[in-house]
Amino acid sequence: MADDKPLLLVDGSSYLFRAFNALPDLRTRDDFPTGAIRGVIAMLRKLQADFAGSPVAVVFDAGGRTFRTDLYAEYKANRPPLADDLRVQIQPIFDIIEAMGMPLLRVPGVEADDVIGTLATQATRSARRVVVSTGDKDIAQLVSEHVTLVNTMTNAELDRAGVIAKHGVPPERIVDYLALMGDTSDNIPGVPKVGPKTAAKWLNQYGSLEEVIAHSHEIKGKVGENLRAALEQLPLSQELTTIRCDVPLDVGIADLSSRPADEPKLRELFTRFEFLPWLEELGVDHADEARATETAPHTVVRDDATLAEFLGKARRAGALTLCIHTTRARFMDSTPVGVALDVEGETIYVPVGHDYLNAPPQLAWREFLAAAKSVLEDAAVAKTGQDLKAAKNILARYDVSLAGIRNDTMLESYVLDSVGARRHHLEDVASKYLGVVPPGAETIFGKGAKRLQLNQVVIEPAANYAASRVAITTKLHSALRQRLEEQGTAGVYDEIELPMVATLSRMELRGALVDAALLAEQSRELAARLETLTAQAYAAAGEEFNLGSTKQLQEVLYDKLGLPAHKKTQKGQRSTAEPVLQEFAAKGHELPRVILEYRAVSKLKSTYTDALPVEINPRTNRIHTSYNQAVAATGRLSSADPNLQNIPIRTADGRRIRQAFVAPPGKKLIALDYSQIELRIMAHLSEDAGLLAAFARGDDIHRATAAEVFGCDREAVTADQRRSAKAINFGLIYGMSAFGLGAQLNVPRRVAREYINRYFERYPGVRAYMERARGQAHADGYVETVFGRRLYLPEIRARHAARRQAAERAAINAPMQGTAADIVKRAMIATDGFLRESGLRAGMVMQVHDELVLESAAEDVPAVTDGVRQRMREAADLAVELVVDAGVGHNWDEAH
DNA sequence: CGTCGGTCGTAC
DNA sequence: GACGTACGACCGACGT
Repeated sequence: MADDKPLLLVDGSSYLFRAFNALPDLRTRDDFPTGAIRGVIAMLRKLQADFAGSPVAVVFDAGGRTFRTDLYAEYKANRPPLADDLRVQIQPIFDIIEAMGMPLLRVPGVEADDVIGTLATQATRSARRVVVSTGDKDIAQLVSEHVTLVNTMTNAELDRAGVIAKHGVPPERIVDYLALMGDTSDNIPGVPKVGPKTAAKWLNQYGSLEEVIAHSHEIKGKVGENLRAALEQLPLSQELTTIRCDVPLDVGIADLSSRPADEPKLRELFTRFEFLPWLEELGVDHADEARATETAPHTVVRDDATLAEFLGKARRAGALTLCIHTTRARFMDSTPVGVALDVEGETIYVPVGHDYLNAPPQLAWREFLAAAKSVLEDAAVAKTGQDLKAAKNILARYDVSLAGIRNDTMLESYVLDSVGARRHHLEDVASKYLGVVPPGAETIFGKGAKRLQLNQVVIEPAANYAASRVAITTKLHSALRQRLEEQGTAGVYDEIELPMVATLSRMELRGALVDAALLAEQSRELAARLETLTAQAYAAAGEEFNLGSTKQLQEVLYDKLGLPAHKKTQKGQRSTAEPVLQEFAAKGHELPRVILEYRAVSKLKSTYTDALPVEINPRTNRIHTSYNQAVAATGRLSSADPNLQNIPIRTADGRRIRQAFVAPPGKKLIALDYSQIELRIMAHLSEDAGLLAAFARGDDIHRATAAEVFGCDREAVTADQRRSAKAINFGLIYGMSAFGLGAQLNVPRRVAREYINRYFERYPGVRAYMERARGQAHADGYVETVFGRRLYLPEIRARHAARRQAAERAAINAPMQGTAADIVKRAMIATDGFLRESGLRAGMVMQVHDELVLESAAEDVPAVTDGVRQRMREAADLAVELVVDAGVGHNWDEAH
């Protein structure tokens, strides 16, 4: 055993509780809870990697009575009994740790801390370094020259100086410190009103608990009285919090080396608990591979005749499952490599583009299309597949119009549960609903920089891979369709998601025309401005640094210039975010002002004016974004490669980017957007009389809200009041708190609370709706849109308060955002149908959540505008009118 | 040299 | 901890 490696001692019990409370309530298909198992094992895997080669012990409480309960019957007596969901996860954790080969210790009569203390003391005697991994602050008392702590969840490491920095007292005073504070979770009495600050102050003032007790008469006020009243029980508290370092153990440090992992056992356990990524890491079992091959016998087709015969079967069956494999994900610059087809359980793979050295002859892609075009375009042959939009897109590029699009397993999974499955890739969905893991891409492509493209993979394994997946897709569809019908959400799939496939495909293929020269000119201007700003920033800072580095900026702002770091980021870093810099700038500081402008300009350049031209397809001069239909939890679309849903609009500089989205000669862009769609949906869902009336009158809704909240006439509302009302309205949609609104409006929380109270007084139906949404989420575990789309909120019953509250906010927001998404999708489907039937020379080019952008022949603009507006308005029949604003222009900015 | 988490910023 | 849903650029740590 290498003595230079530290001994790693893991406080399993502390991680068990933290994992259970803090992590999402994950479950297997058969509803077995696995969140705590995954949390603890993930932590151990990380430690195993971080401390490879170190001797290690994973220590858990053994349960039952301990010397502490003997000493003090009330010790931990206020703990609720272990939740069933946690209890059942404990043995599996032990099993997995065993299978990982890590030494596991549970010693009756003492707690995990005492075992760790004893082992740490033994190691220290032999001058070995010790790292204790724990989430529990009590163990800080063990820290010494040789012993450090590491919190694996936050990655924070504590040595002696760290303990002093964190708790304000050195390790040898931690026991005194804990005794003074007490511990409600362990039911250890402390001194009332004494928390970490006071305890540390006293200990630093008097030196130790004994001295604090001796000087207790000197301490004034209520806390002094409390201290004197608690004097008698302090020694007991001290004893309870002291970790024993002399527990008799039947193992020594020499016994603590890891054994090799028991891989078959691990595979079994990871399969049982559905830990797919870890399972994949173990590599695909040969038995599994054989099974996959067995269940998907297939033929590699290389000739027209065999292909024609197979396609005849598809035509007779009226059904075909297909998967087209291409070189790249982006349909506009990818080429087909092979096609997997499945008809009633018979599977073929048609290689068309394997081009490795000495690849055998294959059908050409054109030959495949010539043979398959009529079946692919036959609406009477129902098509099944995983992401059929991708198939339709690639086929459309070769003048084949995929028809009969019926069953898309990606979308079926998305409608069933948009969030429960993290992604809706075939691997995830098949494993979730069939318990089958199709061969993953990694198994044949490898991973990392050296991974292959499918065209570089030898045909036989590629065929096996593709055939297994297409066969699984067929089976998967049956399972998913049945579940959709059981769940009652088949309508959302049939009437919204499925027709969207063709509509979106046409929109993506059409693309948006972009003026590259205009963007290039803007890039040049922005570059010049950045140069000036950089010089100004260096001058203001008194040194040169990377303005794009938050880390370096932190050092300059807070260490060098000494600005007060009030706001911290999620990970405890001193924030340099926009509101923080804004505040510094308002106080007259030069550097923050320059950085703000630098950030704004560099954002425009790097994210838009530099990036967008690269995305322009040279053949079409257009940008062909990809709308992802199975990403957003609420039912919205998202746009990527590039994202066209976050093109700037707020600032004049930003709007110049919109000016580069243009109509070709003889055409115009029409932008139509729903006015206040989410607030209208809120009015519909809440049936609040005041809100409904305001919309019925056609009021400016923010002005109307301001009049109600500030108690004045609508005509008397000031610009500032309207701005506040707007923030309130948006905040409500997002489930905002008084804290959040206060921060947004820069008013005290108490004032924000007052605004919210008055809002709810004036619009009581809204409050009632929000209560209903929360109630439904708690009762059913999901909420619904007006059209029946479901959104599951597994964390609505989380014990972790912040997570639960986040789920409650989502419960309020999702029906509004989701209904808006449904309405826009319905409008798009209707618009697409209308334009195709009318013969008008127009088509949609972009969707930005509540806005549709169309390209139209100039002379058709009035008819298109009227027709599309009508489809948009009729997309839902709510208790309020839907209002659609429209604009026309040569470019997107003008059309607003 | 690639990957990934953290931070920030854009949209609705 | 505190405002919902996305995508993506950049930095810097880390692993190959």
